[in-house]
Amino acid sequence: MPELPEVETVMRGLAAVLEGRRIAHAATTRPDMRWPFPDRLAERLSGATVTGFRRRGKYILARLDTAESLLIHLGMSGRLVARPMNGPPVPWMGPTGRFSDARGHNMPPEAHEHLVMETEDGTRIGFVDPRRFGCVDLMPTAGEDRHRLLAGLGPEPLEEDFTPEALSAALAGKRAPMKAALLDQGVVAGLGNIYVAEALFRAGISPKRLAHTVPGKRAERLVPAIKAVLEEAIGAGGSSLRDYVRADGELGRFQDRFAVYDRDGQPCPLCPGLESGCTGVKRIVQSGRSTFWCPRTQR
DNA sequence: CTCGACTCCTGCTGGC
DNA sequence: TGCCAGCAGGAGTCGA
Repeated sequence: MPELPEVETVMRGLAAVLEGRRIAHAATTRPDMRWPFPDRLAERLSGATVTGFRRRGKYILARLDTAESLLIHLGMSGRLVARPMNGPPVPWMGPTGRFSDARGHNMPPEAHEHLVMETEDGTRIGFVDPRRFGCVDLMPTAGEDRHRLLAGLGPEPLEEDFTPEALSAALAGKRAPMKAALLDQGVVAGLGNIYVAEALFRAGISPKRLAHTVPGKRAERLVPAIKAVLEEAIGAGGSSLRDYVRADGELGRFQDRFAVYDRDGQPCPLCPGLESGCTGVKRIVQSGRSTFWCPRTQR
């Protein structure tokens, strides 16, 4: 599910309830998600104070005062759910919300809630992930970027060093279609199926175009398109389709502004309309995943 | 090396 | 109404 804008939004919500707070109690409800949890995960989190947050691609990093960092990836269906442990129910808790007792214990997890953290000041944070494609790890803060899951990531698309020249260099010689190239987290970190489609549309580049033909002029259109769509989506709180909700329970709104994603058969915003002979947005399958694009404006 | 197919897992939707 | 195939925002691994 979540791509860079959703992960950024989740991280900000998490920071609001966790930064500067001490984790009084943590617990797991199973031994693994995508991979086994790190040894003694709950014990290593319990008692730690969260000192800061960072996002790298689609990964959230929470720094702890124990010199370790907590790594979180939401996979396809992961959610982080924050709610007060005591006090009156609030609307965004959802129908499955349960309160803990004053000590934060004896609180049944909701379905697929694999990791629970409770802060000293009374917030319960649950990592819920039905499909379990997400993961959690702990690592020394000093070596964050050398972690096996982070070491191969490409540039951050919203940083200054993500330039047309940098993207051109990463695409040079690649025979893969652009759709696949931009999904490759080693080319640029954080794009997924939605924002690849939206960025290629904005740049007027076909998802079928081979990557090695993009360096140069097309890369000069594509880089600003990627930055713009990601910034707009972050500003809208991300896209809420199925599982994704912000940590505060609000829905993202960017799904209302998709130009092509999940709009098969509808006229694209640049075309005059289906009745004028325009083909409209097409859905094709590339490497097993849906691609949405406008064959008239994307070349 | 690079690329595409396959795989992990659960839940929802749409067509019959 | 009920059932089931197909599809879903990710990405590591494997074989060609």
